[in-house]
Amino acid sequence: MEKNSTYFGVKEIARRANVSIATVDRVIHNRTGVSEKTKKKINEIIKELDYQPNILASRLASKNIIILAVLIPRVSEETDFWEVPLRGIQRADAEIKQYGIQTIPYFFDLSDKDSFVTQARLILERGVHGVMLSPSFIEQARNFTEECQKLKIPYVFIDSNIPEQRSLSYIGPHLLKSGYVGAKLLTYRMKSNKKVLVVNISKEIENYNYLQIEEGFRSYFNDNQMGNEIVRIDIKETDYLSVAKHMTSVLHDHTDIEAIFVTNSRVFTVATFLKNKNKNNISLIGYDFIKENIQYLNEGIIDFLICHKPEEQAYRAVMALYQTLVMGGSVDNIQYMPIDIITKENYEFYQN
Amino acid sequence: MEKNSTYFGVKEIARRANVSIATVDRVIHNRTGVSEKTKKKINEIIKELDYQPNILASRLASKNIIILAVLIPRVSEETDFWEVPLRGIQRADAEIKQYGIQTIPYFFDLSDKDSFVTQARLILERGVHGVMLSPSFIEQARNFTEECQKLKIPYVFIDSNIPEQRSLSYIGPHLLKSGYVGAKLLTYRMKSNKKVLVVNISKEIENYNYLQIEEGFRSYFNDNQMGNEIVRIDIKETDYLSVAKHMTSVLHDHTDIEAIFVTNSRVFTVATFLKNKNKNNISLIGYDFIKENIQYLNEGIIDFLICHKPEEQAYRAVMALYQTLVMGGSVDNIQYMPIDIITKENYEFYQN
DNA sequence: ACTAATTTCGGGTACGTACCCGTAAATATA
DNA sequence: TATATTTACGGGTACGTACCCGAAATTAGT
Repeated sequence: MEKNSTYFGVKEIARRANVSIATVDRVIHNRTGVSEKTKKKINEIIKELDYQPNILASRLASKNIIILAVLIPRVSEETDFWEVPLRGIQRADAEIKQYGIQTIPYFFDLSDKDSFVTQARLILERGVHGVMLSPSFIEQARNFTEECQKLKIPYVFIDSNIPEQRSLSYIGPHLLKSGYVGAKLLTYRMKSNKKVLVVNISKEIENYNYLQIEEGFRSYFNDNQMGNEIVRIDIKETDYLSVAKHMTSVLHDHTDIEAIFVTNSRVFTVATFLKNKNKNNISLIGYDFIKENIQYLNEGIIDFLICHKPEEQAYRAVMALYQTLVMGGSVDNIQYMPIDIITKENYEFYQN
Repeated sequence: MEKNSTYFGVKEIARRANVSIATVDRVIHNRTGVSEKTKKKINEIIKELDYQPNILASRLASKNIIILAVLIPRVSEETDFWEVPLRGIQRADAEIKQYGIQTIPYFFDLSDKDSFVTQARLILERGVHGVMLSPSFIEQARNFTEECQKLKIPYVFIDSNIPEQRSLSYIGPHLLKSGYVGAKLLTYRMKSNKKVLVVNISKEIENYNYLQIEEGFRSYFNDNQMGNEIVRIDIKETDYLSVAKHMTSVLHDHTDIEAIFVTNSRVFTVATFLKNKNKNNISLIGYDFIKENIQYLNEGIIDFLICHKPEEQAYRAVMALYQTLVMGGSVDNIQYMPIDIITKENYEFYQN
């Protein structure tokens, strides 16, 4: 069957306005070389006809390649977590490349602030149409996004937010609520009101994410007037030996800890420790659907994983830029990701 | 920046084969009117250049509107569950309509097999390029999909599968595993080895879905050698009074039931009953993220909801047909949906 | 050998937009 | 008033494909 015969495009607007399609094109794209009178007339007709541009024709005709920069941590031997958002970026790229959009990744080292600054500068020098970034270093990310603001380059945050920056969107978890959920999950496994241990394993100590998650975790205990004492340790060296040393020490000092909550994806190093020490009576909860964690989940060492769909975050972030730059569509300023609960029984169908 | 200068399209193939673009077009689309010799030569060049059609140009040029039929239950006063997949269909339609694809819904009455048969016949009479359907009536669905097979119309199942039919894809839950997860969740709430009640609420008794879910539920108890007795009731009238009557009777006969598992989205009627009778000591688990269930989850009457993203199922089903009919891409034959665990703490971010 | 029918193939247009180059009209300057 | 410059606008092509209509070549029948 034939196409919709009530579609009105540039030609019809030109016909009704008694101008050429080139003139209409200039108005649509806010180019110069049109008198105010003519512009007004064309805009009225655009509104009246509710003109919807044909994106196929538009992108086919356009010689302009749209560049999106992606600024995320490099996959390292510490954790392969960032492989997952990279897959989301690749999936989005496969979908939108046909529209003449190119996504270029810029990787920084999570333990090197300067690498973030360097990559950010490369992006600004290159000149891009949009940016998606994980603001792992808040101060440096703020500086960079202020620069983007000046250049009118839209940017999207994933993984964590900087609320006071005027991003196009934040696509990531509500970290407080995530910690809250972690606490609730712990209650399913606890049999008494013994101590609970919160573990932060990160070289970056005052990390915004972990602080938020822990705050949410603690507020659950407060809200529900639970008498458990919450012990907290920060482990600045992320290698196994260091984690084992700290864990041995804290479990020696607090023999009545019956549950452990790790605030990030490094829960697998604590799992390794508990397995090595045959501590089967301690419940363990942590974050992220990466293969080390899945293995311990399956073995029953980790009871729950909490996941925020990092692949989907990155995919949606790229698509949000596409939506605003190509489709001219609006985008929600905050898209909180679901707080997914993964167990031994349901993990095999989980999709990041 | 300029477009990729190494792209080879129909024109270059025509140039190299010493034929016109019309001849190349006939080969690409397997139309008649090309000699075998010429066809062979063109296909060799297509292979050599690894020709990737430009979908923008292709769909812009094509006058052919692709019709996708969607055959799902009508939203009824019994349950508004099917509003959710409808949103997924609408979301997919918004994305692909610009490619000249039209999705047309055909609704049937879940309590009337003949309405399914009628709508199926309308689809066949109309002539369509692809079908997405919920095979709620297995025999009738089988007859319909065999007809589609004969006419080489690809079809995709959502919500449940008919494995022996050669569908393009099944996009839905692994029902056995879903029941299994339900059983495990129940163990988080149970304090003893008392009785467990499984409730089926449906006019359609031998429903494939419920049977599979219950089988999975029971197999968890078997696998873990749990001594709980499992009581089962089928409630054929779905109105509240009927459910209340059955529940009153079964709880009277088995005063030591401490947990209830409802195999579909009608868990809210059991929740209403428990609330009305002030039975706070009984744990309750059921299915689907619909507003009645969310309300009881928030009140703590329902402990967990298990959800299979029905909106996403429908969205992916339509996109699978698009992928195969327009993009010529391959599609996984089975895409199991995640088995999502929803609690009072994480429900507010859940996305169907 | 001639005519009719069929097959193979090509020319050209359409799809809807982006945008380059050129022209006419308006404005500024000498 | 004449000339130079600037502004407003239009003609036409490109993007890459789908496909309609017509011509030439081939094949079949008398």
